[in-house]
Amino acid sequence: MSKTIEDPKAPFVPNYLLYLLAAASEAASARFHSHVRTRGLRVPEWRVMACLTDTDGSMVTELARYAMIEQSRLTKIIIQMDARGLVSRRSDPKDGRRVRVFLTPQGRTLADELVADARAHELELLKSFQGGDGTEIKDTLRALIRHLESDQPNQPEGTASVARNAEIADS
Amino acid sequence: MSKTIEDPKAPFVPNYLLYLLAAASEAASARFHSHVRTRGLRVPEWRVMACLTDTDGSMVTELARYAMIEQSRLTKIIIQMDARGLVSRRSDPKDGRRVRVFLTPQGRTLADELVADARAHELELLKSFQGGDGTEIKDTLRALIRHLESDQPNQPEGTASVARNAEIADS
DNA sequence: CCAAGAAACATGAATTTTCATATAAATCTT
DNA sequence: AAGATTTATATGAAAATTCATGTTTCTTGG
Repeated sequence: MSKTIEDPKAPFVPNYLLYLLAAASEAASARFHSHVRTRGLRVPEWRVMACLTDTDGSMVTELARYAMIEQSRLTKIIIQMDARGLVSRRSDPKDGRRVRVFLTPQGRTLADELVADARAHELELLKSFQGGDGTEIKDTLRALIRHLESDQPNQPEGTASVARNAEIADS
Repeated sequence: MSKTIEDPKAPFVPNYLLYLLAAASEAASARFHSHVRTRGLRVPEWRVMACLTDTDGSMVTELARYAMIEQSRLTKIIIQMDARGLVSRRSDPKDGRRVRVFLTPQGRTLADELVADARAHELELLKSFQGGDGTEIKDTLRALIRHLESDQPNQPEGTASVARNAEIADS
């Protein structure tokens, strides 16, 4: 017992799940992101490239979800990458609203290289971390993501559910 | 056996550890971050407040590490928060280079509220996720962070140093 | 078919972030 | 104790991001 009692002396941040997740993500990515930058890409650009190796030719909105980048931001990033010759944008003949994004040959070469690097980095990391292939931590993370994306009454703005919810104070 | 062979058809991104970590962090934080914004704070400001509830009076550099915010960016955020009356900055009498950051009474009130909300949200999430108190996933994440911050070679710049919960060094 | 609405992207202004470097205050070195 | 170095923070300009909204192209009910 006494397990449910909060220790008033215990620091909040270092034991807070959302912090641990963010910190783990940051820490795990730092090295590889640095590598990505030496290859001349910013992180969001790398994300776009990686996603396109899976789903070349997807439309902007799909890509935005897949790469976790807000749509208008992605549009700007893609325009730059297009100008650099990494991707090409073609409007969908079936639906003129849609813009489909493809890796150029040059883009694919770089993307394939970086994905290979990413795989290698991941293997090393997992081996040195717990000696395995990461099945356990990956399963846990996937379960968490699935849980959050399904049942959590996720709502964009101002809806209650976070503890007692006072009126929307503005400061 | 055959476990080490890569399936050429399998998509890369959805099984990539760094993606799973980022996606889990995003998904887990979305709801609470939205709550934070309804209270008039941006996410980095909330991080600063939360950290200060643990280590009120820490210097900018320490706070930057603790909150995972790059120093010059944090300086600007803190200046804004100072102007809004959420924190106050005082130069350290023992070392004139240092600027120590404190919650104002108003800042503390808000910070305490939000930390309470964060705890409640975390409890709910963990309960609905796996019915426990999150010991397992938290331990895994802490282990990963510790692993990455210790032995991994090639440490990039600007990013967090999290696991170690430094006292306010006075060197 | 037409008007209304929805979906997919693009855009612009305001704000933030980044990156390199400036400034200032301690600490060393000899 | 002067000069050199390091540490801590601030700053400025360029670049990126956000947010709200505009434009264009489908979709759909009547």
